[in-house]
Amino acid sequence: MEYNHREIENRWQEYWRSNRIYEVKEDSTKPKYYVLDMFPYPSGAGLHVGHPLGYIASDIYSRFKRQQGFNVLHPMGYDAYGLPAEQYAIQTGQHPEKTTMENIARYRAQLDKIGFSFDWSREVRTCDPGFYKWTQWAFMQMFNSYYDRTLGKAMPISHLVEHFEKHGSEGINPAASKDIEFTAEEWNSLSDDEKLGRLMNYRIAYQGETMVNWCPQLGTVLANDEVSEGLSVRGGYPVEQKLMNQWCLRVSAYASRLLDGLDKLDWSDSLKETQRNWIGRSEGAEMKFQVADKDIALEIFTTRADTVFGVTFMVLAPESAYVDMLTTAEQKPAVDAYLEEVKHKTERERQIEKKVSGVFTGSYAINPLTGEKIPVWVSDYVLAGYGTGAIMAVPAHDSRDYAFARHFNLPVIPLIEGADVSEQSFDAKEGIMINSKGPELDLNGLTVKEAIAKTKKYIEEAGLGKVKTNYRLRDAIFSRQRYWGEPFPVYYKDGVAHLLDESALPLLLPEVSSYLPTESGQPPLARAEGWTTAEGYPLEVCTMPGFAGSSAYYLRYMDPHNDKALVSKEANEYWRNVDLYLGGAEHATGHLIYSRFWNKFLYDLGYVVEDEPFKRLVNQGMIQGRTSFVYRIKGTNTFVSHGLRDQYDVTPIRVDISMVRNDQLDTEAFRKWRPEFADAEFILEDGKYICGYAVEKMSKSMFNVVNPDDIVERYGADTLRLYEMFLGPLEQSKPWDTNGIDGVNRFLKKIWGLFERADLDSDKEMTKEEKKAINKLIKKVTSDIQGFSFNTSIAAFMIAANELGSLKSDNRKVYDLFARVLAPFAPHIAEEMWHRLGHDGSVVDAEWPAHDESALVEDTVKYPVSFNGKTRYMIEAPAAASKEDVEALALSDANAEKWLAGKTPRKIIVVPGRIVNIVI
RNA sequence: GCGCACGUGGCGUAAUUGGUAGCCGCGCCAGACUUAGGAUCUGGUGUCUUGCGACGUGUAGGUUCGAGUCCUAUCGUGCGCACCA
Repeated sequence: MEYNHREIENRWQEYWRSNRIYEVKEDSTKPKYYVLDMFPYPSGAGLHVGHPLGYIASDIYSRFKRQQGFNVLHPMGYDAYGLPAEQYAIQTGQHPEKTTMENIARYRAQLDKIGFSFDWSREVRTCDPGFYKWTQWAFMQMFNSYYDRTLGKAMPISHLVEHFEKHGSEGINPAASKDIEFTAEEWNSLSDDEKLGRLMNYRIAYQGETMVNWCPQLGTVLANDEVSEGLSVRGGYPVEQKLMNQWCLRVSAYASRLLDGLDKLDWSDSLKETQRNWIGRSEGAEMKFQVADKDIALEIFTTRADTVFGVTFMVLAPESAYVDMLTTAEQKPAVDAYLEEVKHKTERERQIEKKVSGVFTGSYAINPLTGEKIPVWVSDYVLAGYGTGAIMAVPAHDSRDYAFARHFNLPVIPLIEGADVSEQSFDAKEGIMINSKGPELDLNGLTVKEAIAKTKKYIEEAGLGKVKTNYRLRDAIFSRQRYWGEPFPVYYKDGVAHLLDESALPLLLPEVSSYLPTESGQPPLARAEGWTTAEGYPLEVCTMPGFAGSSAYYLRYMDPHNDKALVSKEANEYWRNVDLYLGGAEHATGHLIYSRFWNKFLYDLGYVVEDEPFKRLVNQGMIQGRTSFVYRIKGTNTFVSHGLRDQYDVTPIRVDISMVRNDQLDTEAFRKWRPEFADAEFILEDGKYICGYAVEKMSKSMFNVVNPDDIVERYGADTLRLYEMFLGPLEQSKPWDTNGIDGVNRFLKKIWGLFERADLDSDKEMTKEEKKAINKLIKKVTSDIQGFSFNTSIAAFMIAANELGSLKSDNRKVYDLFARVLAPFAPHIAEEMWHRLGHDGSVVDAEWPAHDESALVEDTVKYPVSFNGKTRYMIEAPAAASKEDVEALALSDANAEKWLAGKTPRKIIVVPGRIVNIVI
């Protein structure tokens, strides 16, 4: 019978479902393995063929691990909160929950057709109250915690309060928004609300006036990773800087642990590098510059302590608190005008313009090493959010300072021997110091490296400053002025934020009359009726951002129905953390930082047992679209084939790829596609209309979306699975091209045909050739799966099928082994084979075979014989032959004389099993 | 500008990790069969050359008996970060 993918696949999918084959339980008798996919946001467009790529790879790996005897946790769920559903709600008035549920149903139907081994009994949805209860709970824990720098971990805020009551701020080192010093008496004399206000400075989830990325079009603030080049990642709208009171997470407190933790992880170098970049550790010094005639010291951060002798001015960020303190009466109008100008520029305008601008404050600072007076300026090239928001400018050795100095005619003092600073600054950290001698410190003649070390030491000893490490990583802004997200378990009493009682969780998302902000610009939740506590205190009207729900979902899968805890101790101790995490690299600086932070926080408080959530991470590449084009001759309704288009003046037009096969246009379908093409004429080449193509993002508007459902319908899920893997290395981005799918489909038909003709009742032994073919396959596939090289294992299957085909193998044992190793890749056909072979139970539990190395050993080995590295002829030697024997064989070959041409070899290299190279 | 990854047939790719470059598949060519298909099967297919053979992994060097693989320079592509002092 022919290979009927529809019948086989429907039948076994139903069997898996009704027998709950993929449900797993904690089982202490088996080693665990946790394979996780990044859960999808269920968009309205449904799945395209790129989405399942990672899921197929992880499914293969899970099935492989399960066959190897591991207890595999392989769950799936939905990241259900998100902007698109809300934008759709604004346009249509339809509740985002309704849209989301419909999309989820569609996703599920599409996923089911592909034959994944997900344990759907553990499904989570971030918008489900049973799930977001724990998101809210985690927020409460963060609110009630601070990060203790001395202990290097999060601690209950009560511990901090106790300390303040006894000793004030002395003797404790909490991560804080601002360093504040106070005594126990001062603390104890504060009112309750004042105390709460001060504690906000230390909480891990805190509320603060911070400069945020405000997106007017989206009506909400965005986190740094949601903004790229001054535009919102979603929608591409301009983003401006705005000072707002927002909830934040003190991610920055974890910067060093997030950085150091990377060393232990089995992630790709590029992804680790991206995270290192984002965290941005830099070691330098914080230094004080006394302001002349004022009782103020300017604090700055620098990594180039060696260049203090070259400081010719100081610069403050416009938002810096120093600006007000240092502006003199006569400079005030100019400074105010400048601040006003800067305020109206968006981040994007600042970046694009890159125009040098600034204003003098009227004050001078004193260089602590030279005693010289230097002017203090304000300019927007200095960032308020990094370091202290003030810098010492060394125009000779920093290109930004250089541009500023040239623009405003400030002096440039070179500090490095041979550095020519007449045209540009010399930024490299190398060379020998000059012009660097003061009354106390002499750096002349030292290398830059030595000078940095010596200066750091000196400023610490002289009390001018201290050695400090700064991070680029900022705290995450955690409020969104949006509807479709988790409500905060927070209410306000006299304007002060308080947590709800834990028993109030989950705090359900209320209904609103409209999803738009209120007339007064309040978020949509302000419209909700009765959005107060029982006592009538108003509840928080912001919601949490998208990353809130995705930060701990992997923990919830371990124990998804527990309503007493995020995850029980027992379940967490068994499953621990994710062994293999698969997803896109686009989450490198968002989700993958946030969830590491979130997990470390829960670890500090003892709620989870592992410090890092994802041990091994593999990024699957993006699948791009392959758009097909036809070429209309301008002013006509005639279309010219790709190869002939240069002879005409043409307009390329995108055509739906469903009408194109192997780049050949179905002209009839094209005529029917659009009324205006009904009477289209074609200029063909070789009787065909050939389309051009371009690689673009896969999207409806490009007419290049390929739906997995269509592939499954036509070729079957097993073919889709194999083909997605066959396309190329998993981690590589590549365009989807359905051309070529026939190859893998042919393989399945072929192996099916061979299997159907096999003698399944016989128990005869395999022949030597059969043994060799099947053991070669097992060996290759086993190592390929471990190395995530799925494309090469598909090739190995095809080779094996070709070999078994030419052997006309009908041996039952061969197909028994074949079905086992095919099972992770093409589970439906493997299941069918497995049952026809007479096995009970599912092929998911078929033991993974070990290969038999002895079957692969050859009697004789072929050696290429090279002369000076060029291969000239082949010899065949017994496998057991010694080097000398092989050498003798090579020289006694009939060809040897010709290539030696009478000369005596100078040297002969024999690599056993590989090559003979004769040097003459 | 900085960081990371990568350049191999007409195309997607492979190469036991320094040892016969081009496995497997698509496409293409030839043939077989046939109820003429978007089917199946067989053989061929890096370039040049009638052939012997020569050349060939972006380019130019280097190390080595031997380089797609290692080193140096250079060009090109993709991704990430980007006024982070």
